[in-house]
Amino acid sequence: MVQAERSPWAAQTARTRQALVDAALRIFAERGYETTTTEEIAEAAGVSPRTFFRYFPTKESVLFFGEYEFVESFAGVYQDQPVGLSEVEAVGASFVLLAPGVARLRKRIALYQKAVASSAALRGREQDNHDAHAATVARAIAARRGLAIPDAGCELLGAVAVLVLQRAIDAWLAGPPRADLADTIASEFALLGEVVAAGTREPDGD
Amino acid sequence: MVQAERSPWAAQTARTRQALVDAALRIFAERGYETTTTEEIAEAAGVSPRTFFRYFPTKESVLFFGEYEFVESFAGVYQDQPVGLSEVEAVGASFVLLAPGVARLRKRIALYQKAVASSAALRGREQDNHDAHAATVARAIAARRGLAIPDAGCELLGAVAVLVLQRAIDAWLAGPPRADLADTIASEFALLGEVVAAGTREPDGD
DNA sequence: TGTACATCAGTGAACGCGCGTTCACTGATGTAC
DNA sequence: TGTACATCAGTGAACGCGCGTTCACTGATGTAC
Repeated sequence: MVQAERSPWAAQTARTRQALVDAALRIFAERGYETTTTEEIAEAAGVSPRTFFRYFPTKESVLFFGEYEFVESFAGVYQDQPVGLSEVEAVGASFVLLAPGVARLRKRIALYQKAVASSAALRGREQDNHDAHAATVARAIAARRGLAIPDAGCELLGAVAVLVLQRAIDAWLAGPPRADLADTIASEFALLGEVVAAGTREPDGD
Repeated sequence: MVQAERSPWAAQTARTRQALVDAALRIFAERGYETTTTEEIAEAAGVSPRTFFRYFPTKESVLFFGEYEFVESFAGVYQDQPVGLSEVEAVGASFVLLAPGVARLRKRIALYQKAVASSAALRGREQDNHDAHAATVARAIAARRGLAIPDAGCELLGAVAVLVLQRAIDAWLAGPPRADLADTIASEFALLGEVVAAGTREPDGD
């Protein structure tokens, strides 16, 4: 897991691991996760079937390797939002600021989502990730409020925000390649305000 | 699938099928889905291992058998909501009205949720159910608006509403056995209004 | 500069396990007459 | 009332498949001296 370029063999292991990850992501997205065997991945990566399990303990683990610092950096961005913004506005604005970092990985994320979509087991794992992200957002909201631990409102908003973000990413991936993720996120959050707030204030039918 | 009491053997097959479903639900909830074999279920139901696959094509299918007419009846209830209510209020009110039907199944739903929670594959399937429910809600909202097909706003609200409902059910299951599901749903929807509408101002610019 | 040794990536073969299938059967319960 | 036959639930045995493990090995690359 570590051996960061320290060992003379580090370069070779990194190359092999990357070859396995790349092959897996590509083939999973192409032909589906369940219908792809670890043997096919190994072959595509140019190693023996046995070697796959030398690098990854399970078939799944090859897919959840690396990336995704998005929500990890969320807390810092969120704390810097202007006090004038409501919580939901501040969350949306934070996501918008973090969008470029995600947008750079468009191709890879597209493959990842396609792979995940092909398997119920992976969709379950992905849901776990979303739950973890929701918890991160909830903690940040609680901190900005001055709470030690998130209350029910923080958690609900965290869950809703991550849902909206995921819908925005899906829409962005489904759209033209040069579409702007930040715009998509902003409009999805605006839509949330419309459909949920429409009752608490009087709709002026715009 | 049907053979509703028509054949002389119907009673026996219904009994065996029910025994398998009951045993599976109980053991999955107790010991976890992945760590329970179809052979153990068959044994607990008093039949041979082979017989399990006579009734269910896969291990999963024994769990997703029957129940869940909740969101199916949603459309009718939703159309009857007073016009004065906003869409999100009307959805919440509809869920509240449907709550008693769910509350009657508390024990069974508790087992089901516990079983689902024990496996990523099942969580993925359950997510599919939620997506289907969200689509149902979205269609009902579109119909009330006079739209032929749901637009983005209907779909977002459908997804958010089902998320809120699921959170309410989880909270209800985690609480005391005699807690009122309708109350839990109502307060969760009220909370949604608070956290999303808080600080919502009229659009001054873009 | 060469020789002995150490370390590590990669491999082969065999196996355990549980889901799900296939084939052929048993025996109980029904129906025809 | 009894006999022949039909239907169907349940079963046993064997197998295919793919994930993941275990054991023992090869060969390349590095280090000690």
